[in-house]
Amino acid sequence: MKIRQLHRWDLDCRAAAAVQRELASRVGEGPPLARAETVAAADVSARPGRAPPGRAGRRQEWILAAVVVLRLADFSVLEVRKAARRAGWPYVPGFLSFREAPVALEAFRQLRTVPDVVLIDGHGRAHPRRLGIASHIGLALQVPTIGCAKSLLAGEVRGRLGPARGSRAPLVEGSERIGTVLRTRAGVRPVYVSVGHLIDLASAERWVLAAAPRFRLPEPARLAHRLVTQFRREFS
DNA sequence: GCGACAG
DNA sequence: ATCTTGTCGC
Repeated sequence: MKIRQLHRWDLDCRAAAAVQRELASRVGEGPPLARAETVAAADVSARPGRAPPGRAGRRQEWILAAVVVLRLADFSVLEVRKAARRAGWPYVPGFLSFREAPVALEAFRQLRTVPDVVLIDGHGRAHPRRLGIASHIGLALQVPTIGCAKSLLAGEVRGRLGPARGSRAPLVEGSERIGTVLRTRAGVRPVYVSVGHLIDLASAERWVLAAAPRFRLPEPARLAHRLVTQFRREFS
């Protein structure tokens, strides 16, 4: 699929934050996503890499990505793509996309199937500057994109979350609604859902729940995670 | 200054 | 996230 070149990626934190604020103003909530046949999910993993001879201290870290497209009706696999790149950024909270998005987008670029909706492991709007990796990737893909994170980065949960699968509570920052805390499975920690791009929050919640019928994390995300882990172990 | 901090 | 064995529990 086609990838929009939004900007250069080799920026310092200050410039990156400016880019995030600018891009956040371009994120669209979009209309309710009533129908979706296919979902894509991406996962990224890092491989430390061996120290090069004669150069103490400097090693080449690799960032690996796997993207999978599934049919929502039966979770059958339609396509799998992988990519690897040298790390350009360390992990810095609030700047995850500058580390992981370039590799993920390279894997998305290889897709021949354009998914109806994309699931990203991380936040979208629920970000200090309202541009988490899900929004960043969504802007580059121009496809409805959902952020589904395993822990909180910004904001706070308003009220209490019920114990049943499907229970939800607002994720807010001040008076601003930035996401939803969603329990996808009873007796298990919830996930944090937020708008990535071109989708509304209610639809995002709906599709995350639909994609996670049995386990805490959506099936596409689980599969992408296994694939990238296997890829990393094979990678030299 | 202190605490928090996606993956 | 990653380094890592077994173990408790459904």
